[in-house]
Amino acid sequence: MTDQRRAVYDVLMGKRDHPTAVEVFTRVRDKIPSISLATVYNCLETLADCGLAKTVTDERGPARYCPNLQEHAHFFCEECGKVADIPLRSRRRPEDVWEFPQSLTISRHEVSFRGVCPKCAVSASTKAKAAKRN
Amino acid sequence: MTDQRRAVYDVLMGKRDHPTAVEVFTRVRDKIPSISLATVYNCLETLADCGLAKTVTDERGPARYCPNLQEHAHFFCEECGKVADIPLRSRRRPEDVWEFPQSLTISRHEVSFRGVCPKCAVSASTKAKAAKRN
DNA sequence: ACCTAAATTGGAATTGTTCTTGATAGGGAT
DNA sequence: ATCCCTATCAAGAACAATTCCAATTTAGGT
Repeated sequence: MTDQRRAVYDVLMGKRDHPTAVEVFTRVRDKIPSISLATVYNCLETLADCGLAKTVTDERGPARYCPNLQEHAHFFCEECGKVADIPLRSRRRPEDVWEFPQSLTISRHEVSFRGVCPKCAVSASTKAKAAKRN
Repeated sequence: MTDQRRAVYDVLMGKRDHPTAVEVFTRVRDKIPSISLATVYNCLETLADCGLAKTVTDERGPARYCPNLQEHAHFFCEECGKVADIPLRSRRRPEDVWEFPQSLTISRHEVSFRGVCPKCAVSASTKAKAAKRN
């Protein structure tokens, strides 16, 4: 565990908003101004390998990183881009919903939902009303 | 509907193995040698927008395309890279398993499983036995 | 047949990530 | 404390996938 790795980990834990590697980079530079982007990528990969963080991919966008170790899915707001954790219901498994044929050995899964978050839904309807008035 | 779009669609339907854009490109050139990769990307996007195909993302790898319009998840074999469709159980919904807080409006979801397919599991155990004999 | 908007091409540009090389540092043995 | 060994780091180049751009071609309606 080096200074760089600790700083990256602290950044991830400090503001749990699923930052991209570049966002982590700009935040961690407050602590270690000399750190390089490549090192941030390395540290994030190392943390992911150790199981201290998860890599979250939003379609073709940049990878995001999440320190939530619980089993969970992700919600991506199509308006504001925010990412939220969606917890698994207790005693439920993906196998309850999807039918796995034969003897597939599942090692991990990634579940992503897309839609509009409550905040954006409100501002959208406000905008629609404003447009109607004009 | 142009020749190019039809050719891309035919390729997708012809061999339903979740090809990447480049794989579609090489296949479709048998029919239209002058087609460009940019056009293949355009056509695939158009088909996806029309709901005739789905875009499948395997982490950071190239996007893959799937003409299966049923609701389904995907399984990626970590050994051979093959992609398989995983059907939804009847009358089941992702909401049965994940707990959505508040009034999120879900417009779509993408579910990916990773692991080892039966074929690779067999060849792995064969290899292990062979190693043991030596 | 003509016209217009849309589609196609080929190449350049962009984005996000990984690789390479040389410098640096930490930890154990001496 | 010093030496050595290995792992890590920094900087920038390289890379892969995709998108953008400008110029040409085409499809489909009149």
